[in-house]
Amino acid sequence: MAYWLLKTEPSEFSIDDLEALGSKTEPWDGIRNYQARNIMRDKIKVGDKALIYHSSCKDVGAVGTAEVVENAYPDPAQFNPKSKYYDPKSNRDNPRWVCVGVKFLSKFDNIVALKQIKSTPALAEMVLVKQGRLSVQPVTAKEWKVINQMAKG
DNA sequence: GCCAACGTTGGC
DNA sequence: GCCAACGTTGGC
Repeated sequence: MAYWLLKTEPSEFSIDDLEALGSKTEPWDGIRNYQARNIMRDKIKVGDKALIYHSSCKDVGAVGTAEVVENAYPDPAQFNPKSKYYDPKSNRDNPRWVCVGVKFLSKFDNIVALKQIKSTPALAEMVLVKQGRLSVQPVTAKEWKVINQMAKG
């Protein structure tokens, strides 16, 4: 069982939207970055857990957790010309992009802000701190524990 | 809205 | 295969 961090823009899809789905599966689609794609395709497995992270918004940080309930499969949005995630260079015989399915686990009592993460020595090695622009990234068991502890306030 | 970091594209 | 131009991400 492994841990991950999934970024989302709350104006597009927030932890509240995920919570509202209850135990329903949400396809984590629209990832259009090869590094992130490879992690989803090769590493993320059913039963893994993920921090949900709000980016590009007022309160940037980790806001809750989700569980992986579906392994990687072709992201349907890449084939839909109406979708903003449409990719004309992809095709069904050889799909370029994948997504995984997740479901809501928890919403944090307190958001663990990026600022706090950056000022916590135990979290200094997080990919989030070292490489800001990756939207799907690994989290160690230690980092997972520390952040969940901080979330309780 | 600005801009730094960095990934992708395309000419050669 | 190099690298400049360009586009996107994402914090501030």
